[in-house]
Amino acid sequence: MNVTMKDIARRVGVSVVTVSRALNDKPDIDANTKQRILDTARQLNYWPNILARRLRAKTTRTIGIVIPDMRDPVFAEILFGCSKTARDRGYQVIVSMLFKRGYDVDEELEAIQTLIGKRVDGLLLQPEHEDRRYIEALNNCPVPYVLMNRKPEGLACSFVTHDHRKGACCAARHLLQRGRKRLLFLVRFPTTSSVLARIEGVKRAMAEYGSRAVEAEFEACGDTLTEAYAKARSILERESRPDAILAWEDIMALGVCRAVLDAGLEIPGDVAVVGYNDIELAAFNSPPLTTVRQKISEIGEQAAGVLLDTLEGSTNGAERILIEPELIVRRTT
Amino acid sequence: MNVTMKDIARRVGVSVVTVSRALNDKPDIDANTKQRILDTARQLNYWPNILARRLRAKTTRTIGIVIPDMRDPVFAEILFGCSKTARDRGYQVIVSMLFKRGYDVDEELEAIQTLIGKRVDGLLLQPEHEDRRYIEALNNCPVPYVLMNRKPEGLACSFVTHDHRKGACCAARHLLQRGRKRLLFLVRFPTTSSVLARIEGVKRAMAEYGSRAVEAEFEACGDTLTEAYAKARSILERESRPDAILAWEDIMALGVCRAVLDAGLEIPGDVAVVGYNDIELAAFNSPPLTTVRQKISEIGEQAAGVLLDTLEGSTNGAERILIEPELIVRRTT
DNA sequence: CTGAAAGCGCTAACAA
DNA sequence: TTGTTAGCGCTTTCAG
Repeated sequence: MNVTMKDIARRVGVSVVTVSRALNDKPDIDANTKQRILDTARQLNYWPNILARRLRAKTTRTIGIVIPDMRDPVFAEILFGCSKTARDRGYQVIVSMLFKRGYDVDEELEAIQTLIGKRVDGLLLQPEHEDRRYIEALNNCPVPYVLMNRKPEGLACSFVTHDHRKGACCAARHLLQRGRKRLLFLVRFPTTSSVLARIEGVKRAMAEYGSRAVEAEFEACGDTLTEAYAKARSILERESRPDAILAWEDIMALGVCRAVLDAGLEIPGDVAVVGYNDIELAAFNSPPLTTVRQKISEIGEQAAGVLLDTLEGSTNGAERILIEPELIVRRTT
Repeated sequence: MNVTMKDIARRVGVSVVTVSRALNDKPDIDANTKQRILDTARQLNYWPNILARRLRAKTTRTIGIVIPDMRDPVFAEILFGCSKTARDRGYQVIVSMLFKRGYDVDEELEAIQTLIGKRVDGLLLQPEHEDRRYIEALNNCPVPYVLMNRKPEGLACSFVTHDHRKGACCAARHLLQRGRKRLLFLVRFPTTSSVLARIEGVKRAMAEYGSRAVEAEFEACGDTLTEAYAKARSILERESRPDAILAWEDIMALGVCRAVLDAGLEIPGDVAVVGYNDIELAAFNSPPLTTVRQKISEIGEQAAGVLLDTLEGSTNGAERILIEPELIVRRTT
């Protein structure tokens, strides 16, 4: 059914090895036979079997990527960044997407296992889980790996992530400097190390101001516009409402803004709003959204860079890279 | 370096075949030996080599997917839909992303070639190109394939796409019914069969109204908020401006809305605006956006369904599925 | 219940 | 310049 080198060899009247040499542009082959082989290959519509080739080779020049749900723009951007870098440096990528978002450690472990089974040279992971089982599984992973967008506790591996702690700290400090007293932070669910890092960042800013004078609350919220809107509406109806709301994500912040306006309140007069990511829409919102910019594609690019450097032996220690946030002050604060 | 079945066999004192039987849950094996094998496998940290396994098998239960740029939400959604369906039906997927968006046929052909080399059982394609070389290459593709989101001229293959023609026609007809006379349609670039289909749809609606009374123009525009905004601003400054603007995409429509407002005009009083896709933000816009809803994930799901049905022999003719649009009338028209 | 032999498609090492 | 031999890790077939 599928045409192989053997078929070409038979047709041309040479051995399989000669065919291999012709197809792979090896030296030591007569220009004439080579041409004949190439011609019949095309004629027969031959496609080399990459599986077989890789089975022989010690290295596959392929890296595996595990990513939760690429419909999330942040993940899509990370994926793009690392895939492109890998490709530019001559590696193929195999992407494994997770479907049961946020709950199934087994799915995540299975994805890793499958990738290893495909004999990837290394792994780029954007974990949704950071519990014991996951860490443990990683500990006897037979190939190098780099974590993206997460900074796990107690795992001495390479990672590249945005500095969530610093970003959230800047945002909170900015609000406090402008006289806000009661902050409310809408964090995403499920909780990951990036969530914890941002919470820590806010707390740090609070500490600088003395925790008696100011206060901060944290509430989990789904990461859609609709959910953020609903949540914000209910928060604003409470007897003592916050005078500043930080959202996990710009899209959520847009929902919050709308909720504030719909409640008959003013931005930033009554309630200040801060987003995160600086998506294109942030600047177009009315009022334009104050937010923290993170260079997402850089996470992927650098992670791929670290992994490939490791594979090529130009680095060996665990690289731990934090990418700097940037506060973009617009008109919601 | 990498532990194989041979290592386990040696350790337990059985043959490789027995190990294979144990690992694959085959019958005809002593429960006791099986357990010992399983234990040592775990102990040795064994990972089956999928490459080798597939090399033997006639089928890989894997499908290949080629998609332009998954940062585009539409593509991400399609990808999600087809990956999930494939997975649910017991197939693995290999995704190949394109980077040089819109221009490089070679990149697209190479992606297909690599996938075939990996011996995927079938292909799901979302082409950016529909020129002769591409069609030709597809014509001697050795595995079944289904096109997603495109409806190519003169290629008798299966495809699943949204009915762009009908969607655009509904939108245009709706505008004409409400008395609009001068439509302007901002289409995406590069041009694909879906672009052509929508243009055709608008023209058809125009024809129904008699082309003397009304007119329609078409202009290409980048698919970002910023580009759409800039384009709309310049359009509105022309001496004879349109009284309705259709955008390729909701995000672009949001930019158009903002441009209209910033120009001191009213929506829909002076200019009506229609988007496409019905993203979450559409309903939250002010004024809420009239748009055409397309069930994007269904494209992926159905495409995967058709392909797998073909692979499993339950269908053989070329399936040609058009997914129905739905006009969502809100307050911009 | 278990093992020996063969082969998937390809390439590296050696020999002619 | 070309071919022979061997083997990557696994599974299928058939014999014990």
